[in-house]
Amino acid sequence: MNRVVAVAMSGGIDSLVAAWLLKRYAKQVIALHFTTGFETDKDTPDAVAGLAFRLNIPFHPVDLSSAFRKQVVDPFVRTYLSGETPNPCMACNTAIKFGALLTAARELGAEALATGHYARVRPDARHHCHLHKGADAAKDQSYFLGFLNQKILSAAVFPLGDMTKTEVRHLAAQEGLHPTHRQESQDICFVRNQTCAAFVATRANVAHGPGPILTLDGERIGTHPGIHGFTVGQRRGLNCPSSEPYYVVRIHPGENTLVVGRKTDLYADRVRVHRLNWLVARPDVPLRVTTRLRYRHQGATATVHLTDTDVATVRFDHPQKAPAPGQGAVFYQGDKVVGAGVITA
RNA sequence: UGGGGCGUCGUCAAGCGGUAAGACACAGGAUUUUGGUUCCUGCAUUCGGAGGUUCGAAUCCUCCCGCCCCAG
Repeated sequence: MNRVVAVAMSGGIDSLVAAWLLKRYAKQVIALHFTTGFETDKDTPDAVAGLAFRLNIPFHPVDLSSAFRKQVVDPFVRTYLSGETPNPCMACNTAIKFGALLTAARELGAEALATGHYARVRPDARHHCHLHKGADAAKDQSYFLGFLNQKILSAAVFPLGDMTKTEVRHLAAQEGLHPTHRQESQDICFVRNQTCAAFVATRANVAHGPGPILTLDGERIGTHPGIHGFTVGQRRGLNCPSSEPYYVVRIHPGENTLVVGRKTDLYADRVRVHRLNWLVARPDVPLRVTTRLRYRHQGATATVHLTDTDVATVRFDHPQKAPAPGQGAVFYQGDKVVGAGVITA
């Protein structure tokens, strides 16, 4: 690879190993570390700078707090308040990492941006770039990249795509690569030590208070503390004792109401999606795909029927449990990501 | 206060003289580069209260308290 490549370094083991690997085949490597304004550990930039120094690559901190707040955090709060369930990691990948950060990388002279994602980019005969699952099935993160496009992918590099997590750990140990002691994985990075609901509540302009919990028959069986603390398919927190557990089936923000049902009420044979994104040519006929409805969903065979420019109905071969509005539905054909949309109902 | 019934964990509920099941809820943990799901663990030294019978009572007896139903 004869390109100048910037690498997004968080301080974690994955991006550290990615940077190390990149040094072996890129023309030149530049380390970038972006901050969101929600960091717990304010020393991280310096620590990451230290890692870059040891790798002997130039380091640039990038403050993306404004963009992060506007494009990730605020939409996250808004989505919860509207009764849907956001996926901030997907928003971050498109708007921040392969958005603002990629722009910053280019301004520094880089032609591509590398990250520690477990995913692969492969060009076809016409040099169009395609997104594929990472080699490590247990770690594959292509789902989170479903809203990227071919143009962006042509500037994306995933050095860990062919590796397993175990291999990454071994390599790090072997080469003496020590990440800044941060935990392997947290929950949502900006929520930190509070619950999601608490985070949303403190950042919400309009407070959502308690409201009724109704069964599918319309019977009121309880009171919820605020719809932003719930998502379709959720069981915990309802506080409605019964012979068997209740799950959230629907959320009505207008009425500030939660509708609950039994586990069997969670299954849907189709789902509607909007904000469609295609990583291949937009199909003009119903498309057979395997759809992931959430990260770590094994995928369900389905047919995508386009109903409008960026709207479609996804019909599953077999009913799927608890598709949640706001979550991404990512379409695969084999290992290749062909498209994605946001679940609406 | 005539007659009948019932009071066991936050909720529902087993138990019927042999030393308190279970489900739901809740809490904590595990898993997880989103939320949710899932999994694991914990959760009544005590059975409305007070006495009594018994080697032994939530289980039998007495009284009291509370609730429900039928009569009035």
